[in-house]
Amino acid sequence: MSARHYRIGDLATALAVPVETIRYYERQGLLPAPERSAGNYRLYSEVERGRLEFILHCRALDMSHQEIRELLRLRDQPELGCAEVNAVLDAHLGHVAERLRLLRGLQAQLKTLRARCAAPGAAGDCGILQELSQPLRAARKSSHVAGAG
Amino acid sequence: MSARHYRIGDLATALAVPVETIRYYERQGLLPAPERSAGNYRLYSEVERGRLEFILHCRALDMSHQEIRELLRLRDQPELGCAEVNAVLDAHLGHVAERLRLLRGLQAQLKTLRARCAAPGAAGDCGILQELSQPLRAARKSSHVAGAG
DNA sequence: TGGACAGCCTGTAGTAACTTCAGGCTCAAG
DNA sequence: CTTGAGCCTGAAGTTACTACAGGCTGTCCA
Repeated sequence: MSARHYRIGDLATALAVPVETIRYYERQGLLPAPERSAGNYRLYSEVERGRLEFILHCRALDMSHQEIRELLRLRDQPELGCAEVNAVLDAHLGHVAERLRLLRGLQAQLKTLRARCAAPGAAGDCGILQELSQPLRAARKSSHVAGAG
Repeated sequence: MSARHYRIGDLATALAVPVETIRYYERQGLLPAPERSAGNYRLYSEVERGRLEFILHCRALDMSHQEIRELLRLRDQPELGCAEVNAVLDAHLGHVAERLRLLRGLQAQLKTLRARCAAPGAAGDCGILQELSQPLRAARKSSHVAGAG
C-alpha cells in the first residue's frame, strides 16, 4: 500500500533478488509480463511483488519451478481444494527426505573412506585411492532436490 | 586379464553406465582418447576400464569433475603425498556436511509449513498458501554437492 | 543545455553433468 | 546383399540461473 509502481531495480532491492532473476521468472512464465513505462521500463505493483515473494519463498524451500507453477495455480484459484496444496508439499517433502537419506549414506561412505588414510605417506600406498578403484556399495540417485536453500 | 579390447558398448554394459557418458568423460578430459579400430571404433583396455571405474566411484560419492580431476592427477603420480588426497576428501566431506545441514533445516521448515493445513478445506483459506506469502526465515545456499548417489 | 553515468532493455551464451537427437558410417548375421 | 544393432560426430535440451554485449533512458550536476 505504498508506491503504486516499482521499477525492476526497486523490486529487486526490496526482495534482495537479482534483477536478472526477475526477468528470468517472467520469461519462464512464473511472473506475468508487467506494465511498461513510456520508456519501456517494467513497472510493478504490489500484486506482482506479492507473487514474486511467494515464488521466492517457495524457492527458499527448494521447490522446482514446476512445483511452484502448481502452487501458483492453486493460489490463483482459491475455489479449488486445499488438498492439492498438501499433495504438492507432501511430494516435495518426499524429495527432501529422499535426498537426506542419500546424503547421509554418502557421508558415512566418505568417512569410512577417509579413515583409510590417517597417516600421510606416499599416494602410491594410499588406501583411499586403492579403495576408490574397487567396487563400491553405492547409493542411488533421484529427485529434483539439489541446491537447498 | 581377459579380453584385450572392449568396444565402448562392452565397457558401458560392464560398468552399467550409458555409452554417451563415457564419450562425455572423454570430451571432458577425465578419460584419455582411446585407441581406434580400423573402422574408427573406440577400443578400450583394462587400463581405461580401471580409470573409468575410479571415476564412477568418485561420482557415486558425488564428487565434482574438478575434484575427480585432482584425484586422478594424484593417482597418476604415486610419488606425490597422500596428504593431498586427504585434503580433497576432507573438502568434499565439508560440502556434504553443509548440504546435510541445509537440507535438515529445509525439512524442518517444510514440516512446519505442512502442519499449517491438516484439515482439507478451500485453498482460499489454506494456511500453507498464506504462509508462503509471508517472509520466511530462510536457509542459505552453497557448495557444489547436488545430486547425491 | 549538455554530458556523464546509473539503470534499464533485448538477446545470447555460459554454468554442471549429463541426456537426447539427427544424420550417417561399420560390422556381423542370415 | 540386405537388415539392423552398434558406433561415429556435432548440436541441442535439461535446471535455475548468471553474465555478458550492445544499446536506450532518465536523472543529476555544472
